Amino acid sequence: MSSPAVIPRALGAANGSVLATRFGYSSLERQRQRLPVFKYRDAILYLVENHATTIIVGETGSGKTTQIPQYLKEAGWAEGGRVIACTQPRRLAVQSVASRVAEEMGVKIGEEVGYTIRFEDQTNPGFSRNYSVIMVDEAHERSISTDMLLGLLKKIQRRRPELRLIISSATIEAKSMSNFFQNRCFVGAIGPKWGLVVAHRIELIYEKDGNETFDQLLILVKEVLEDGSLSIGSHGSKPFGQVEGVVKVRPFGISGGPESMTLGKKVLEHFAMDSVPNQLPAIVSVEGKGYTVDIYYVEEPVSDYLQTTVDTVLLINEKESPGDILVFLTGQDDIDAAVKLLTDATHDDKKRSSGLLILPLFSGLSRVDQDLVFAPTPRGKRKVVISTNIAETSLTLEGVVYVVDSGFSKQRFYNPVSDIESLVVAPISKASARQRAGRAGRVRPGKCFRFTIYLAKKLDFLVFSVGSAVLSSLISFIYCGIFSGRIQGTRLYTEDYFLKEMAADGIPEMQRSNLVSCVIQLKALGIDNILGFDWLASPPPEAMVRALEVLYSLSIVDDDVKLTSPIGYQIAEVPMDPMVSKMVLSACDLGCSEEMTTIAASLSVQSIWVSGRGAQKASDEVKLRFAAAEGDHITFLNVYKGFINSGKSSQWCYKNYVNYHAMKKVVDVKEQLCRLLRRFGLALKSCEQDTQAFHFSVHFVLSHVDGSACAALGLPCSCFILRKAIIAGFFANSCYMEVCLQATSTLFSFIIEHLFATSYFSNLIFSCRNTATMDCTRQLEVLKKYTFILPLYCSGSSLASQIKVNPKWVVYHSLVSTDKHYMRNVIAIDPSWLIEAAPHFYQTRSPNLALY
DNA sequence: AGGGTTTTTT
Repeated sequence: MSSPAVIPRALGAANGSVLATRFGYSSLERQRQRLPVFKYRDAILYLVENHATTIIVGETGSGKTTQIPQYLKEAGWAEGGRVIACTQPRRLAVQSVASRVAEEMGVKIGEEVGYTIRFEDQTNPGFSRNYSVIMVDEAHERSISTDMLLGLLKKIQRRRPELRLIISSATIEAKSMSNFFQNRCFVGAIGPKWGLVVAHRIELIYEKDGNETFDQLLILVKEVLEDGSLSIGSHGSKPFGQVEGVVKVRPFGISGGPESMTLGKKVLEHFAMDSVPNQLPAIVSVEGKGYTVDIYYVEEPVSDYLQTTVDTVLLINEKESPGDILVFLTGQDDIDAAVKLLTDATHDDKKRSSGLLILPLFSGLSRVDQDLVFAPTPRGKRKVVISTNIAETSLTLEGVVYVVDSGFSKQRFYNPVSDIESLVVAPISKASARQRAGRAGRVRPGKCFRFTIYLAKKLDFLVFSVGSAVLSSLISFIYCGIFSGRIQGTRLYTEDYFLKEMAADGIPEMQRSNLVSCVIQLKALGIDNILGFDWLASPPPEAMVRALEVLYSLSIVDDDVKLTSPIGYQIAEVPMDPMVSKMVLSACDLGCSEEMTTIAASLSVQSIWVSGRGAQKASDEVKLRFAAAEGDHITFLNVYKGFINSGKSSQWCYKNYVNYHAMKKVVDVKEQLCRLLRRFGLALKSCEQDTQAFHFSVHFVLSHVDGSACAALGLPCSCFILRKAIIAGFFANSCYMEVCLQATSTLFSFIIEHLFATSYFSNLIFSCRNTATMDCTRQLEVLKKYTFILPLYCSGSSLASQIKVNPKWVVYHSLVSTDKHYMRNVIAIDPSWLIEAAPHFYQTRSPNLALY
């Protein structure tokens, strides 16, 4: 069972002529030859020919991404209907790499060179994915998808020895990457003394009596070759020792007796596998095209990093030759503050700040403002771009000569015990610092000014010795408690920190995230032993167990942890969070899929609103026109309807503080979802006519007034069916809104969280608003079977908190955890719906104060 | 009565 479908964004190149005859060919060809990677052409081809895996260590600008696929093609790897693939972590890169390669080859996109990204398959219609070489680019970024892909490819490689892998990675990781792909595959027959047989490519050790005959062993090997579901692991992965008592794996190198060696060799000969490539990965290093960047550190710790940033920018402007400045800070707050400080400085100190063009950059910025950043710097001006880590990899600015690096970024951490993801300001790794500095050397030699924060010793330990699951979950606690919000009053410092204390690499995303989607994807690929999957870096076992628990509670997996049919299999195919998918499928049952696909699509974009900063009041007022008393999900329906009625007008969006690009994506995602549902044979139905759905209110498009009026009656107004369908996916995110616990301190909330978390209470959430004090348990009628008290706050962006609806019970879509836990996208519910939707999760109980 | 989201992606 090979799984080409999981390989994202394939850049395929098929048969055909390589050379273009049109004018301009020779200059293109000369350009290609000037790229640093050209010198390594023959070496790379030789290594790929002879090694199963080749690791290319290359800095940016070496040309490896566009050139290597072409070299392979020229060497015949695309012949006989075979395909060379290159994967990229970002859509934009896929398109630009593909079009560059097509241009250089003189062909049209979609013919010999194609690409696939979501909503866009630019490959030949007859194209079959028979890969000869797969190049995984930017593997050092260690995104969840890359890590999964690498694990899967390793598995596939065992059964397809002719498949070649190329992994492009940054220096630091090359070694561990090489170890990972060192397929010490072996045939082994295990006797009472654990004697092993032979080397090479088939990894199989049977613990029988060790007296198998050649014929018996042949049968065993055949089974392994044919039965992909057999669990096989690498040495050191303990869980494998317990797999059904069939397959056991022991480290290679425990020597087998001479007879077993002979036996193994005979097996290999039988399968004629001697021409298989060397399993030891090859490593090539390719230099980049970047210019040198001198690094400067602060000598003494300083007290305010924003002020220091501003001072540094002014100093560069005063003393250094022309060239743009790129500043790395952590988030919009910091960036806004720094922009303001700098702007103030331009008024106060005209001399030092003359010619400065100060621009913020972060992903939430409107398209117009982002374009400003990419516009060429006017003559006599110096651009200062103050950015999040979006400028680290995702966007490239030309003309930057100076980089100012705060040494921090916001990073996601996940606590599998409380099931909460937090966004936390944390120190970056050396790899990131190097990447940031490199941004200064694209046009000419540059300079990088580094600031790094001083951490208390105790934290250093936790931060830098991550790896164990316990520590990584602890980190999210500690970070959240201490480094919340703006960093201020902290000390910045020195080279010593960079050299001695900064972590070499970041923590892979896999170890900092909720794994529900990842686990269901693996399940869908037939990988049942999730805990034993061969990861490049294993996620915390708690996170995997938690993911399985969530899938189980949603009836996506059954008692045997197998995907349920049809719902589990269907959900695995929906490209969304399983809780969202469950909600959509339930909507099909309940007859409101038309509306629910809109809601699901709206939830899948970052925000359908444009950030109203600067015009908060005005934008709030406008947004209220869409507000539904039932909650944010229903509000989305109103916005969507408005957008469609306007003819998908960007003007309409502008006037209503709605994000035009987000809405276009909503339309695309909705379309994709509907196609998928139709393929499942599920009907698209609207609940608009459903009388029960609109028991109290005639129409679901509620104006502000209607909503308030209903709320005044204490009635969540309508959309019962929709809300019940939402609950089918999100019942676990219920919350009782209570006025209690005066301004619960962050510290206090973490103590509570920690207390409950450590005693393995299931996640559960009860909430408060931070006003008057009151016994928060008194009114509880429904308790989750395991109760976990956690103060939650309604996000200010939630319209439910703006119109004066105060529902008792709500279900939220997600938590944003910064200094506090904020619920994003909330709907009002009736608690009895929870018991109805998830009797396995909730039970009715009389208030029991003794519990606390 | 009150306030936020680093970044990707199927």
